[in-house]
Amino acid sequence: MEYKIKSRIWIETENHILLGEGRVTLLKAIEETGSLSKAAKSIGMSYKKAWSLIDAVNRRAEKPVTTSSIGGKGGGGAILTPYGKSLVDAFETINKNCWKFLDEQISKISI
Amino acid sequence: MEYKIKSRIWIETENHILLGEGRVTLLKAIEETGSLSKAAKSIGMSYKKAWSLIDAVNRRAEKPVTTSSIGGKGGGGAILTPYGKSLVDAFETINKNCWKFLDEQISKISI
DNA sequence: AATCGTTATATTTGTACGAACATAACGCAA
DNA sequence: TTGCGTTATGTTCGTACAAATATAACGATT
Repeated sequence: MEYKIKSRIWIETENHILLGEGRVTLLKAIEETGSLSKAAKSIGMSYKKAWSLIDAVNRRAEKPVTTSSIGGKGGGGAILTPYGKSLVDAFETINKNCWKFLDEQISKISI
Repeated sequence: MEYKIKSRIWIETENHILLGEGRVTLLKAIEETGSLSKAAKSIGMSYKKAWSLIDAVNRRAEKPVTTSSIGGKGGGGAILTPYGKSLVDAFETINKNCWKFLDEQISKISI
């Protein structure tokens, strides 16, 4: 019985995905780097894909999840809003709880 | 707060997927129809894809999940083994429990 | 005004995956 | 022995999605 159980969770609104694992790791990278391009590079994602993901998240969310500025000192940047942080936190706690729950389930049922 | 949380689970063995939602619906269709080609058609899947999925499942599982016969009355067929049934049952109960758990989680945390 | 690093966006190129098609083998039934 | 419906497998073709490339706009700093 070396069977393992895995899961992925995501948050939807109006039948469209708002937040999944990939978007969350991107948002966390933005928080750490203060820049969308640096965040994308740090997680091995193309800038274009990162930008379109963030664009989709901000369109779907009730409030902005990131804010960005163009030009100026350092060329500009992007930061995670407090609302974005709360979303990321909620996602991660629920995700960890889900993993723990599933481990309990698989140990309960023997196959 | 019209945010919904969704999930997909799957069973792995040795870092390879053994069973996910698609494979489980295919296995259930085999149980109902007694034939791989009929099962594939009933769920709108090509025979080749269905066959390769079932092949992968049987290679990875500890014991055979389906058995098949070629030729004879009706041309042959495929059936779900008792072990296959137990795997399907385990997957579905854990999956339902996971959904319920996540609904509780999202109602607990307000975002 | 020239430079720099960034956001923002369009366009082209590549590729992985499924769809579609083709065919062999099999064993019962007529 | 011919036909049938199935399992089993290979091969070709499309297409959606990611990767790569290109370019404009922006604003502080020098």
